[in-house]
Amino acid sequence: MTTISIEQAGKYDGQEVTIKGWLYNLRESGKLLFPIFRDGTGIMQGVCALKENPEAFAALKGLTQESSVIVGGKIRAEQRAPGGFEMGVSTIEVLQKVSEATPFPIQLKEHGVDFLLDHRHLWIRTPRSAAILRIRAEAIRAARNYMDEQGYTLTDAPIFTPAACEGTSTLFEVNYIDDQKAYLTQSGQLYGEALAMALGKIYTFGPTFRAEKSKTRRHLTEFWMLEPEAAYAELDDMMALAEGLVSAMVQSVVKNKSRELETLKRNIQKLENIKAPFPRISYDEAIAILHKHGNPAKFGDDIGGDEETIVSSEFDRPVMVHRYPAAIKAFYMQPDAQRPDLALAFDMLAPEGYGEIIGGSQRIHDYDLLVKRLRENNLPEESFQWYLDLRRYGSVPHAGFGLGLERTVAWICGTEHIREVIPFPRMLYRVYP
RNA sequence: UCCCCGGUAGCUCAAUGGUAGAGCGUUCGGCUGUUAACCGAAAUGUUGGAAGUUCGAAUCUUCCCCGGGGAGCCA
Repeated sequence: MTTISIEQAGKYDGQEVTIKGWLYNLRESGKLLFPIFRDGTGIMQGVCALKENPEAFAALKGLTQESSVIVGGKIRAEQRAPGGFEMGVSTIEVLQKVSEATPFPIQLKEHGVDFLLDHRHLWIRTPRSAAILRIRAEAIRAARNYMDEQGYTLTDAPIFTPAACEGTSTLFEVNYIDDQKAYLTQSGQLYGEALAMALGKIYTFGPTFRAEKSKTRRHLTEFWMLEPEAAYAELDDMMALAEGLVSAMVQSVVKNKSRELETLKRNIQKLENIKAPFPRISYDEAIAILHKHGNPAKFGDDIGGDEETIVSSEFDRPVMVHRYPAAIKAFYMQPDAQRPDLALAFDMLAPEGYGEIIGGSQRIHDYDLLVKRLRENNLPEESFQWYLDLRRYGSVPHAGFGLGLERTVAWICGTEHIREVIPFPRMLYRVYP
Protein backbone atom coordinates (compact mmCIF):
# COMPACT_ATOMS: atom_id res chain seq x y z
CA MET A 1 0.00 0.00 0.00
CA THR A 2 1.26 3.47 -0.84
CA THR A 3 2.55 5.55 2.03
CA ILE A 4 1.39 9.11 1.63
CA SER A 5 1.96 12.38 3.42
CA ILE A 6 -1.09 13.95 4.98
CA GLU A 7 -0.28 17.15 3.13
CA GLN A 8 -0.98 15.26 -0.13
CA ALA A 9 -3.97 13.28 1.12
CA GLY A 10 -6.45 15.11 -1.09
CA LYS A 11 -4.87 13.55 -4.15
CA TYR A 12 -5.70 10.05 -2.93
CA ASP A 13 -9.46 10.39 -2.52
CA GLY A 14 -11.02 6.93 -2.62
CA GLN A 15 -7.71 5.06 -2.39
CA GLU A 16 -6.34 2.70 0.22
CA VAL A 17 -3.16 4.25 1.64
CA THR A 18 -0.82 4.13 4.61
CA ILE A 19 0.10 6.99 6.91
CA LYS A 20 3.16 6.76 9.15
CA GLY A 21 2.91 9.11 12.07
CA TRP A 22 1.64 9.75 15.56
CA LEU A 23 -1.70 9.89 17.33
CA TYR A 24 -2.41 13.58 17.78
CA ASN A 25 -5.74 13.22 19.58
CA LEU A 26 -8.47 10.65 20.11
CA ARG A 27 -12.17 11.34 20.47
CA GLU A 28 -14.28 8.40 21.55
CA SER A 29 -17.99 8.04 20.96
CA GLY A 30 -19.09 4.64 22.12
CA LYS A 31 -18.43 2.11 19.42
CA LEU A 32 -17.03 4.76 17.10
CA LEU A 33 -13.56 6.32 17.44
CA PHE A 34 -12.24 9.49 15.89
CA PRO A 35 -8.45 9.42 16.06
CA ILE A 36 -6.53 12.35 14.66
CA PHE A 37 -3.19 11.49 13.15
CA ARG A 38 -0.26 13.72 12.39
CA ASP A 39 2.76 12.85 10.29
CA GLY A 40 4.76 16.06 10.34
CA THR A 41 3.14 17.43 7.21
CA GLY A 42 -0.32 17.94 8.66
CA ILE A 43 -3.11 16.37 10.66
CA MET A 44 -5.89 14.09 9.48
CA GLN A 45 -8.95 12.67 11.17
CA GLY A 46 -9.56 8.96 11.08
CA VAL A 47 -12.75 7.04 11.77
CA CYS A 48 -12.93 3.54 13.20
CA ALA A 49 -16.10 1.61 14.00
CA LEU A 50 -16.15 -1.42 16.30
CA LYS A 51 -18.58 -3.27 14.03
CA GLU A 52 -16.48 -2.88 10.91
CA ASN A 53 -12.93 -3.24 12.26
CA PRO A 54 -12.89 -4.84 15.69
CA GLU A 55 -9.12 -5.40 15.62
CA ALA A 56 -8.21 -1.83 14.70
CA PHE A 57 -10.85 -0.59 17.14
CA ALA A 58 -9.31 -2.53 19.99
CA ALA A 59 -5.80 -1.29 19.17
CA LEU A 60 -6.97 2.29 18.96
CA LYS A 61 -9.32 2.43 21.94
CA GLY A 62 -7.67 4.18 24.85
CA LEU A 63 -4.51 4.84 22.89
CA THR A 64 -2.53 7.74 24.33
CA GLN A 65 -1.58 11.03 22.70
CA GLU A 66 1.65 10.92 20.62
CA SER A 67 1.83 7.13 20.47
CA SER A 68 3.58 6.26 17.21
CA VAL A 69 1.35 4.48 14.70
CA ILE A 70 1.24 3.21 11.15
CA VAL A 71 -2.34 3.30 9.92
CA GLY A 72 -3.91 2.00 6.75
CA GLY A 73 -7.28 2.84 5.30
CA LYS A 74 -9.27 4.56 2.63
CA ILE A 75 -9.11 8.31 2.10
CA ARG A 76 -12.44 9.96 1.46
CA ALA A 77 -13.80 13.45 1.15
CA GLU A 78 -15.81 14.29 4.25
CA GLN A 79 -17.21 17.71 5.01
CA ARG A 80 -17.40 17.04 8.73
CA ALA A 81 -13.67 16.28 8.94
CA PRO A 82 -11.16 19.06 9.57
CA GLY A 83 -9.34 19.62 6.29
CA GLY A 84 -12.13 18.10 4.20
CA PHE A 85 -10.71 14.57 4.05
CA GLU A 86 -10.63 11.70 6.51
CA MET A 87 -9.38 8.15 6.64
CA GLY A 88 -11.59 5.14 7.26
CA VAL A 89 -9.11 3.21 9.40
CA SER A 90 -8.84 -0.48 8.55
CA THR A 91 -5.45 -1.44 9.98
CA ILE A 92 -3.28 0.03 12.69
CA GLU A 93 0.12 -0.88 13.99
CA VAL A 94 1.22 0.73 17.24
CA LEU A 95 5.00 1.08 17.25
CA GLN A 96 5.18 2.54 20.73
CA LYS A 97 2.38 3.35 23.09
CA VAL A 98 2.95 6.35 25.32
CA SER A 99 2.53 5.16 28.90
CA GLU A 100 -0.51 6.41 30.82
CA ALA A 101 1.84 6.95 33.74
CA THR A 102 3.78 9.56 31.78
CA PRO A 103 1.31 11.12 29.36
CA PHE A 104 2.51 13.50 26.66
CA PRO A 105 3.00 16.81 28.48
CA ILE A 106 1.82 19.15 25.74
CA GLN A 107 -1.96 19.13 25.77
CA LEU A 108 -4.28 20.55 23.13
CA LYS A 109 -4.82 23.62 25.24
CA GLU A 110 -2.99 26.63 26.50
CA HIS A 111 0.27 26.34 28.37
CA GLY A 112 2.57 28.78 30.07
CA VAL A 113 5.76 30.02 28.45
CA ASP A 114 8.08 28.50 31.04
CA PHE A 115 6.53 25.05 30.70
CA LEU A 116 6.58 25.17 26.92
CA LEU A 117 10.21 26.26 26.78
CA ASP A 118 11.24 23.51 29.20
CA HIS A 119 9.52 21.06 26.82
CA ARG A 120 10.65 22.63 23.57
CA HIS A 121 11.78 19.22 22.27
CA LEU A 122 8.12 18.14 22.42
CA TRP A 123 6.50 21.54 21.82
CA ILE A 124 7.87 21.52 18.26
CA ARG A 125 5.43 18.68 17.46
CA THR A 126 2.43 20.99 17.58
CA PRO A 127 0.88 22.14 14.29
CA ARG A 128 1.69 25.72 15.17
CA SER A 129 5.40 25.05 15.68
CA ALA A 130 5.56 22.93 12.56
CA ALA A 131 3.99 25.73 10.52
CA ILE A 132 6.44 28.29 11.88
CA LEU A 133 9.47 26.11 11.20
CA ARG A 134 8.32 25.47 7.62
CA ILE A 135 7.89 29.18 7.08
CA ARG A 136 11.39 29.73 8.44
CA ALA A 137 12.74 27.21 5.94
CA GLU A 138 10.86 28.90 3.11
CA ALA A 139 12.15 32.32 4.12
CA ILE A 140 15.72 31.00 4.13
CA ARG A 141 15.29 29.32 0.76
CA ALA A 142 13.83 32.50 -0.73
CA ALA A 143 16.58 34.66 0.74
CA ARG A 144 19.34 32.47 -0.66
CA ASN A 145 17.65 32.26 -4.05
CA TYR A 146 17.33 36.01 -4.20
CA MET A 147 20.92 36.66 -3.20
CA ASP A 148 22.19 34.07 -5.67
CA GLU A 149 20.08 35.61 -8.46
CA GLN A 150 21.54 39.03 -7.67
CA GLY A 151 25.03 37.64 -8.29
CA TYR A 152 26.08 37.34 -4.67
CA THR A 153 28.29 34.40 -3.72
CA LEU A 154 27.57 32.58 -0.47
CA THR A 155 30.70 32.55 1.66
CA ASP A 156 31.07 31.62 5.28
CA ALA A 157 32.61 33.74 7.98
CA PRO A 158 34.31 32.02 10.90
CA ILE A 159 32.44 31.37 14.11
CA PHE A 160 35.57 31.45 16.29
CA THR A 161 37.06 34.89 16.14
CA PRO A 162 40.29 36.17 17.70
CA ALA A 163 40.29 39.40 19.64
CA ALA A 164 37.35 41.43 20.76
CA CYS A 165 36.31 43.73 17.97
CA GLU A 166 33.80 46.10 19.49
CA GLY A 167 34.40 45.42 23.15
CA THR A 168 34.29 42.11 25.03
CA SER A 169 31.02 42.68 26.85
CA THR A 170 28.88 41.31 24.03
CA LEU A 171 31.05 38.31 23.21
CA PHE A 172 31.01 34.73 24.43
CA GLU A 173 34.52 33.75 25.41
CA VAL A 174 35.58 30.15 24.80
CA ASN A 175 38.69 28.19 25.62
CA TYR A 176 40.57 27.58 22.44
CA ILE A 177 43.44 25.14 22.10
CA ASP A 178 46.38 25.40 24.55
CA ASP A 179 44.78 28.01 26.79
CA GLN A 180 44.22 30.49 24.02
CA LYS A 181 41.10 32.58 24.19
CA ALA A 182 38.66 32.81 21.32
CA TYR A 183 35.26 34.42 20.99
CA LEU A 184 32.07 33.38 19.23
CA THR A 185 31.33 35.70 16.35
CA GLN A 186 28.95 38.58 16.87
CA SER A 187 28.98 39.49 13.17
CA GLY A 188 30.55 38.18 10.00
CA GLN A 189 30.82 41.67 8.60
CA LEU A 190 34.54 42.34 8.89
CA TYR A 191 35.27 39.03 7.17
CA GLY A 192 32.53 39.81 4.66
CA GLU A 193 34.42 42.96 3.73
CA ALA A 194 37.57 40.94 3.05
CA LEU A 195 35.57 38.44 0.98
CA ALA A 196 33.89 41.22 -1.00
CA MET A 197 37.32 42.53 -2.00
CA ALA A 198 38.08 39.02 -3.24
CA LEU A 199 34.81 38.03 -4.89
CA GLY A 200 32.99 41.31 -5.49
CA LYS A 201 29.54 40.55 -4.13
CA ILE A 202 29.19 38.06 -1.31
CA TYR A 203 26.92 37.18 1.56
CA THR A 204 27.45 35.22 4.69
CA PHE A 205 24.67 33.38 6.45
CA GLY A 206 25.16 31.71 9.75
CA PRO A 207 24.72 31.79 13.49
CA THR A 208 25.68 34.85 15.47
CA PHE A 209 26.23 35.12 19.20
CA ARG A 210 25.60 38.02 21.52
CA ALA A 211 26.28 37.80 25.23
CA GLU A 212 24.28 40.91 26.01
CA LYS A 213 21.88 40.47 28.88
CA SER A 214 18.89 41.41 26.81
CA LYS A 215 15.57 40.06 28.03
CA THR A 216 13.07 41.06 25.42
CA ARG A 217 10.85 39.42 22.86
CA ARG A 218 13.26 40.59 20.15
CA HIS A 219 16.45 39.05 21.50
CA LEU A 220 18.19 35.70 21.45
CA THR A 221 21.78 35.00 22.46
CA GLU A 222 22.17 32.79 19.38
CA PHE A 223 20.49 33.88 16.17
CA TRP A 224 20.97 33.66 12.41
CA MET A 225 22.05 36.58 10.33
CA LEU A 226 22.33 37.03 6.59
CA GLU A 227 25.01 39.60 5.77
CA PRO A 228 25.64 40.79 2.21
CA GLU A 229 28.72 42.84 1.42
CA ALA A 230 29.54 44.32 -1.98
CA ALA A 231 32.57 46.09 -3.40
CA TYR A 232 31.93 49.30 -5.31
CA ALA A 233 28.51 49.52 -3.64
CA GLU A 234 27.17 52.55 -1.84
CA LEU A 235 24.36 53.19 0.61
CA ASP A 236 21.58 53.40 -1.99
CA ASP A 237 22.67 50.12 -3.58
CA MET A 238 22.29 48.38 -0.24
CA MET A 239 18.87 49.87 0.45
CA ALA A 240 17.72 48.62 -2.96
CA LEU A 241 19.14 45.16 -2.23
CA ALA A 242 17.55 45.10 1.22
CA GLU A 243 14.05 45.92 0.01
CA GLY A 244 14.34 43.39 -2.81
CA LEU A 245 15.50 40.71 -0.41
CA VAL A 246 12.76 41.29 2.15
CA SER A 247 10.04 41.46 -0.54
CA ALA A 248 11.30 38.21 -2.02
CA MET A 249 11.23 36.47 1.36
CA VAL A 250 7.73 37.67 2.22
CA GLN A 251 6.23 37.01 -1.20
CA SER A 252 7.74 33.55 -1.36
CA VAL A 253 6.18 32.65 1.99
CA VAL A 254 2.82 34.11 0.94
CA LYS A 255 2.94 32.11 -2.28
CA ASN A 256 4.24 28.78 -1.03
CA LYS A 257 3.25 28.62 2.64
CA SER A 258 -0.28 30.01 2.69
CA ARG A 259 -1.56 26.96 4.55
CA GLU A 260 0.99 27.50 7.30
CA LEU A 261 0.11 31.19 7.52
CA GLU A 262 -3.53 30.19 7.93
CA THR A 263 -2.57 27.79 10.71
CA LEU A 264 -0.99 30.77 12.46
CA LYS A 265 -4.06 32.94 11.68
CA ARG A 266 -1.71 35.47 10.16
CA ASN A 267 -3.29 38.40 8.32
CA ILE A 268 -2.11 37.49 4.83
CA GLN A 269 -3.36 40.70 3.28
CA LYS A 270 -0.85 42.67 5.30
CA LEU A 271 1.93 40.49 3.90
CA GLU A 272 0.68 40.73 0.31
CA ASN A 273 1.32 44.47 0.49
CA ILE A 274 4.99 43.96 1.27
CA LYS A 275 6.48 44.72 -2.13
CA ALA A 276 9.35 46.97 -3.15
CA PRO A 277 9.81 49.88 -3.21
CA PHE A 278 9.82 50.51 0.51
CA PRO A 279 9.63 54.04 1.89
CA ARG A 280 12.97 55.68 2.71
CA ILE A 281 13.20 58.48 5.19
CA SER A 282 16.17 60.25 6.66
CA TYR A 283 16.92 60.22 10.35
CA ASP A 284 15.90 63.90 10.40
CA GLU A 285 12.52 63.00 8.92
CA ALA A 286 12.13 60.22 11.47
CA ILE A 287 12.70 62.73 14.26
CA ALA A 288 10.07 64.98 12.68
CA ILE A 289 7.58 62.09 12.66
CA LEU A 290 8.32 61.48 16.34
CA HIS A 291 7.68 65.15 17.12
CA LYS A 292 4.38 64.94 15.29
CA HIS A 293 3.41 62.15 17.70
CA GLY A 294 4.52 64.12 20.73
CA ASN A 295 7.75 62.19 21.26
CA PRO A 296 10.51 64.48 22.59
CA ALA A 297 13.37 62.82 20.62
CA LYS A 298 16.01 65.25 19.40
CA PHE A 299 18.94 65.05 16.99
CA GLY A 300 21.59 62.77 18.41
CA ASP A 301 19.16 60.45 20.23
CA ASP A 302 19.02 56.87 19.18
CA ILE A 303 15.73 55.51 17.97
CA GLY A 304 14.64 52.98 20.59
CA GLY A 305 11.93 50.35 20.53
CA ASP A 306 9.01 52.67 21.23
CA GLU A 307 10.29 55.18 18.70
CA GLU A 308 10.67 52.47 16.07
CA THR A 309 7.04 51.49 16.53
CA ILE A 310 5.86 55.08 16.16
CA VAL A 311 7.87 55.65 12.98
CA SER A 312 6.96 52.32 11.38
CA SER A 313 3.26 52.76 12.16
CA GLU A 314 3.21 55.55 9.57
CA PHE A 315 3.76 53.01 6.80
CA ASP A 316 2.13 49.80 5.56
CA ARG A 317 5.45 48.21 4.63
CA PRO A 318 8.95 48.21 6.08
CA VAL A 319 10.54 51.64 6.25
CA MET A 320 14.22 52.36 5.81
CA VAL A 321 15.65 55.10 8.00
CA HIS A 322 18.99 56.40 6.70
CA ARG A 323 21.76 58.86 7.60
CA TYR A 324 21.97 58.60 11.36
CA PRO A 325 24.20 60.84 13.46
CA ALA A 326 27.69 59.38 13.21
CA ALA A 327 28.13 59.73 16.96
CA ILE A 328 25.58 56.99 17.72
CA LYS A 329 26.76 54.58 15.04
CA ALA A 330 29.67 52.15 14.66
CA PHE A 331 33.25 53.29 14.06
CA TYR A 332 33.55 51.78 10.57
CA MET A 333 30.67 53.67 8.96
CA GLN A 334 31.37 56.11 6.13
CA PRO A 335 30.47 59.74 6.84
CA ASP A 336 28.11 61.53 4.48
CA ALA A 337 30.11 63.79 2.14
CA GLN A 338 27.53 66.58 2.42
CA ARG A 339 27.13 66.30 6.18
CA PRO A 340 30.09 64.64 7.86
CA ASP A 341 28.20 64.50 11.17
CA LEU A 342 25.94 61.88 9.56
CA ALA A 343 26.85 58.27 8.89
CA LEU A 344 25.83 56.57 5.66
CA ALA A 345 23.90 53.97 7.61
CA PHE A 346 20.37 52.65 7.41
CA ASP A 347 18.02 50.50 9.43
CA MET A 348 14.97 48.72 8.12
CA LEU A 349 12.05 48.76 10.54
CA ALA A 350 9.38 46.11 10.08
CA PRO A 351 5.70 47.08 10.38
CA GLU A 352 3.36 46.17 13.23
CA GLY A 353 5.89 46.99 15.92
CA TYR A 354 8.39 44.27 15.02
CA GLY A 355 11.25 46.75 14.99
CA GLU A 356 14.63 46.62 13.39
CA ILE A 357 15.16 43.66 11.08
CA ILE A 358 18.10 45.09 9.11
CA GLY A 359 21.00 47.33 9.99
CA GLY A 360 23.53 48.32 7.37
CA SER A 361 25.94 50.95 6.14
CA GLN A 362 28.56 52.05 3.70
CA ARG A 363 31.96 51.33 5.20
CA ILE A 364 34.91 53.64 5.53
CA HIS A 365 37.33 52.84 2.71
CA ASP A 366 39.94 55.50 3.46
CA TYR A 367 42.89 54.17 5.45
CA ASP A 368 43.66 57.34 7.39
CA LEU A 369 40.05 57.97 8.37
CA LEU A 370 39.61 54.39 9.58
CA VAL A 371 42.74 54.62 11.73
CA LYS A 372 41.45 57.87 13.17
CA ARG A 373 38.12 56.25 14.07
CA LEU A 374 39.80 53.26 15.66
CA ARG A 375 41.77 55.60 17.88
CA GLU A 376 38.74 57.71 18.75
CA ASN A 377 36.97 54.56 19.89
CA ASN A 378 39.98 53.29 21.84
CA LEU A 379 40.09 50.11 19.82
CA PRO A 380 43.29 48.03 19.68
CA GLU A 381 44.86 48.85 16.32
CA GLU A 382 47.01 45.73 16.34
CA SER A 383 43.90 43.54 16.27
CA PHE A 384 42.66 45.37 13.21
CA GLN A 385 45.78 45.12 11.06
CA TRP A 386 44.21 42.64 8.68
CA TYR A 387 41.12 44.84 8.48
CA LEU A 388 43.32 47.86 7.73
CA ASP A 389 45.05 45.81 5.03
CA LEU A 390 41.79 45.97 3.08
CA ARG A 391 42.37 49.75 2.91
CA ARG A 392 46.03 49.35 1.96
CA TYR A 393 45.52 47.10 -1.02
CA GLY A 394 43.13 48.46 -3.60
CA SER A 395 40.54 49.98 -1.31
CA VAL A 396 37.16 50.77 -2.87
CA PRO A 397 33.85 52.11 -1.59
CA HIS A 398 31.81 49.21 -0.28
CA ALA A 399 28.71 48.58 1.75
CA GLY A 400 26.63 45.85 3.34
CA PHE A 401 24.00 45.03 5.90
CA GLY A 402 22.86 42.36 8.30
CA LEU A 403 19.38 40.85 8.26
CA GLY A 404 18.19 39.21 11.46
CA LEU A 405 16.48 36.02 10.33
CA GLU A 406 14.45 35.39 13.46
CA ARG A 407 13.14 38.94 13.69
CA THR A 408 12.14 38.80 10.04
CA VAL A 409 10.44 35.42 10.36
CA ALA A 410 8.72 36.47 13.59
CA TRP A 411 7.22 39.42 11.75
CA ILE A 412 6.16 37.27 8.79
CA CYS A 413 4.56 34.75 11.14
CA GLY A 414 3.10 37.38 13.44
CA THR A 415 4.47 35.65 16.55
CA GLU A 416 4.58 37.40 19.88
CA HIS A 417 8.21 36.45 20.54
CA ILE A 418 11.14 35.51 18.30
CA ARG A 419 11.91 32.45 20.44
CA GLU A 420 9.14 30.61 18.60
CA VAL A 421 10.76 30.90 15.18
CA ILE A 422 14.00 29.05 15.96
CA PRO A 423 13.86 25.33 16.81
CA PHE A 424 15.80 25.54 20.06
CA PRO A 425 16.03 29.14 21.28
CA ARG A 426 19.04 30.21 23.25
CA MET A 427 18.14 33.00 25.61
CA LEU A 428 19.38 34.71 28.71
CA TYR A 429 19.17 32.08 31.50
CA ARG A 430 17.88 29.37 29.18
CA VAL A 431 20.00 26.86 27.30
CA TYR A 432 17.85 23.75 27.95
CA PRO A 433 16.82 21.62 26.13
C1' U B 1 23.02 45.91 35.58
C1' C B 2 18.23 48.51 36.58
C1' C B 3 12.61 48.72 36.72
C1' C B 4 7.92 45.98 36.71
C1' C B 5 5.13 41.21 37.03
C1' G B 6 4.79 36.19 38.50
C1' G B 7 5.76 31.07 41.23
C1' U B 8 -0.81 26.88 44.44
C1' A B 9 -2.35 19.27 41.68
C1' G B 10 1.19 16.70 35.67
C1' C B 11 -0.96 21.45 32.92
C1' U B 12 -4.03 26.29 32.98
C1' C B 13 -5.76 28.91 36.90
C1' A B 14 -9.16 30.26 41.49
C1' A B 15 -9.15 30.72 46.82
C1' U B 16 -10.29 39.30 49.52
C1' G B 17 -5.74 36.49 57.44
C1' G B 18 -10.21 31.41 59.04
C1' U B 19 -11.60 23.48 56.40
C1' A B 20 -6.57 24.34 49.65
C1' G B 21 -10.64 24.22 44.83
C1' A B 22 -12.21 23.97 39.40
C1' G B 23 -11.28 22.73 34.28
C1' C B 24 -7.95 19.84 31.36
C1' G B 25 -4.79 15.43 31.58
C1' U B 26 -4.67 10.32 34.02
C1' U B 27 -7.84 5.92 35.84
C1' C B 28 -12.89 3.47 35.76
C1' G B 29 -17.89 3.52 33.44
C1' G B 30 -21.47 5.34 29.36
C1' C B 31 -22.36 7.04 24.28
C1' U B 32 -22.24 5.14 16.07
C1' G B 33 -20.44 11.49 13.31
C1' U B 34 -17.10 13.55 16.99
C1' U B 35 -14.61 18.80 16.09
C1' A B 36 -9.48 21.23 22.30
C1' A B 37 -16.35 15.95 21.77
C1' C B 38 -19.82 15.09 25.65
C1' C B 39 -22.00 12.74 30.42
C1' G B 40 -20.99 10.17 35.39
C1' A B 41 -17.26 8.74 39.09
C1' A B 42 -12.14 8.32 41.30
C1' A B 43 -7.03 9.36 42.44
C1' U B 44 -3.63 13.43 42.60
C1' G B 45 -0.83 19.18 47.00
C1' U B 46 6.39 20.26 50.94
C1' U B 47 1.03 26.61 47.98
C1' G B 48 9.35 28.01 44.94
C1' G B 49 12.80 28.11 49.75
C1' A B 50 14.15 30.14 54.69
C1' A B 51 12.91 33.16 58.69
C1' G B 52 9.29 36.43 60.99
C1' U B 53 4.28 38.78 62.49
C1' U B 54 -0.36 36.28 64.21
C1' C B 55 -4.70 32.29 68.21
C1' G B 56 -4.39 31.12 62.89
C1' A B 57 -0.43 32.57 56.70
C1' A B 58 -1.26 30.38 49.83
C1' U B 59 -2.63 35.40 51.55
C1' C B 60 1.13 40.21 55.56
C1' U B 61 6.88 41.43 56.32
C1' U B 62 12.23 40.46 55.22
C1' C B 63 15.89 37.78 52.61
C1' C B 64 17.04 34.17 48.92
C1' C B 65 16.02 31.06 44.41
C1' C B 66 13.65 30.50 39.65
C1' G B 67 11.03 32.46 35.48
C1' G B 68 8.61 36.27 32.42
C1' G B 69 8.16 41.40 30.27
C1' G B 70 10.68 45.99 29.52
C1' A B 71 15.10 49.54 29.62
C1' G B 72 20.04 49.92 28.00
C1' C B 73 22.45 47.40 23.60
C1' C B 74 21.46 45.46 19.19
C1' A B 75 19.66 41.59 14.15
